Amino acid sequence: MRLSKAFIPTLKEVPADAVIPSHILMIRTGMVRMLSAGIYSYLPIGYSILKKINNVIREEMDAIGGQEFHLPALNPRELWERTDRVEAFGDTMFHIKNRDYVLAPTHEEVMTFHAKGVIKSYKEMPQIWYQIQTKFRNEARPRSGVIRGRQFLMKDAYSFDSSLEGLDESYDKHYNAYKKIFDRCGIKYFIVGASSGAMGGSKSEEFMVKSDAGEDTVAYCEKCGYAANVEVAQSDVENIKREENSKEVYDIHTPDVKSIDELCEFLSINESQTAKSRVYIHDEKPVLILMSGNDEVNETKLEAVLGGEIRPGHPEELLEITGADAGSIGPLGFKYRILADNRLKEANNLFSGANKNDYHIGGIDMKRDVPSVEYFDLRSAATGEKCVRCGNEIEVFKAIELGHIFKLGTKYSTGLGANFLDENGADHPIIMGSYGIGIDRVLACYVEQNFDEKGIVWQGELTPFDIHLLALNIKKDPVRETSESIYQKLTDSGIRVLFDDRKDAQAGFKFNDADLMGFPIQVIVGEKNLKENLVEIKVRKTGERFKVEVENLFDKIKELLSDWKEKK
RNA sequence: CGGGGCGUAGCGUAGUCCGGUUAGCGCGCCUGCUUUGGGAGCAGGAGGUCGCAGGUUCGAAUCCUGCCGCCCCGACCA
Repeated sequence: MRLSKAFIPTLKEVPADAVIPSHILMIRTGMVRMLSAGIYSYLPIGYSILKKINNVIREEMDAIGGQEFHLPALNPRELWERTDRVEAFGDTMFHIKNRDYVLAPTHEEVMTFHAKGVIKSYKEMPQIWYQIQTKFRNEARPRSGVIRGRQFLMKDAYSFDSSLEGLDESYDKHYNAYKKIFDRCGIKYFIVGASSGAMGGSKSEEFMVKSDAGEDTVAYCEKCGYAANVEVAQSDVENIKREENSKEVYDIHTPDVKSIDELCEFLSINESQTAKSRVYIHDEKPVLILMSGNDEVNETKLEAVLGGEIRPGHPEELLEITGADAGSIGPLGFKYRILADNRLKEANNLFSGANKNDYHIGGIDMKRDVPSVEYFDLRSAATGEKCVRCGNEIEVFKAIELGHIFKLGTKYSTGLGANFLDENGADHPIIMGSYGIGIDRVLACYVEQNFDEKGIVWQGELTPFDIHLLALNIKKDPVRETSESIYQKLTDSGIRVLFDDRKDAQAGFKFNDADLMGFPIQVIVGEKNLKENLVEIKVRKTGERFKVEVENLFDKIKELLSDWKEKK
């Protein structure tokens, strides 16, 4: 491909709207342009990478017996009403105004519709059906470029089985295929067990990528692979140790002391000697939550314990309930249910609020003074704590969901009446799984993981070009002739070359564009080196440069490219 | 949907508080000459419904009202 003829509009300046690295770089390298919030056009270079991702996915899906479909995005609303998902999706689903159609945000309904009446016998299963197609979701707030859009590309697959064992097999096939897909795309990911939410069903796992642009927060152990959404993640933290002698409780005047940090400073004590109080309202009744020191209450865990929705108490409510403002609230004299985090089980000689403004209480013994307390795991795991599985340090960070696999069960087959006959001629709903990959996110995540201050660093299977050939001053005959013949030879032997043959671009301009686009090997043809019969090679990732004689260039490049293939 | 910010040429922006030249600058673009190993120099040039609509005023990018769009934080998210 000749850059003088290719439409790859690179930008020197950063567009004001883009904030995260992948978004900035995808715009600057001419991969995408925004049409409207959360709606992006792919330009040729971006689309060529999407096609590579799709090919990887197709190969791995076909390898597990997947059969590719192409379903309509325009769906009759009535179909979605049969599974109650018009209501479930609510405003997230786009509705067509002048006919009773919706734009499909996913395709369980349509796939099940086609399975019904076609798959009639247990003998016809398992089936794995998939497609790569545009999805529409009316996101309230699209963000992070292509990562959360109103229109996006998704590979969605559905499995149909006659038994739970069959579903397990189909699920495992996808699990392994997904690992191969993301490995081949050169993406570093990890797998998190997840709650299956509105999809219904029994088991699901998410394929996640660490990124500040992510929308989920997860705890992860590098050593053993333990990974969990922070909403449910556990960590091994030492319980507060019991001191030998329990003191009597006593009031302390603590003017203007609100936070645990202020309390520790005021009394010159350690955080571990304090208990923080939070009041939540559950089922219209107050509940006091006691946490050690600055540990944060994990509201998801708390909701699981209490069963039902909770909300933090308003300031006025707190005063009414406890007689004090937040910052002076504590367990002693609290008239309602009290829960405490497991870490406080044995604790004594604790400091906590006195339920009287500007006062705290010392010498609290959980066993003696708070007898009605119930203990649960209520804290959020944090970076640096010990992994519950292997004891190594865990890390808590944000992550992007790249793929999600579900054991659906029979929700959709029951809803749409997709049944089959078993060996005994008895009727059963088909047992389903569903499996998705966000294609745009694969691209964005690759970029998020592979860039430096100069631009993107391409390597591996998604790389659009192997060689970026730069003819520095192409108006000079030797430069033109040599670079043209190098281009011919490399291209003829199947190597993918982007040839910067622009006549009026300065050397620096070409260097910076090459670093920005970041293809693995740059071959630099310049007048000075040519006088000594040399051209320069620069390895984008390492910045390493060396000169080779023109005649040896081809072999050297072959060598570099095959080295990388072996390393993979 | 709640909070905050923004909207001026293809991109990045100044000017807006305090109304008053022909709306300024950088990049990019066009023409010519020079230059050519890290985003060139000189000369000339094109390009603007100042987001949209209404209002106030002798006069509006600037003030007022309404609407639209975009970004960030939060809520939501199969």
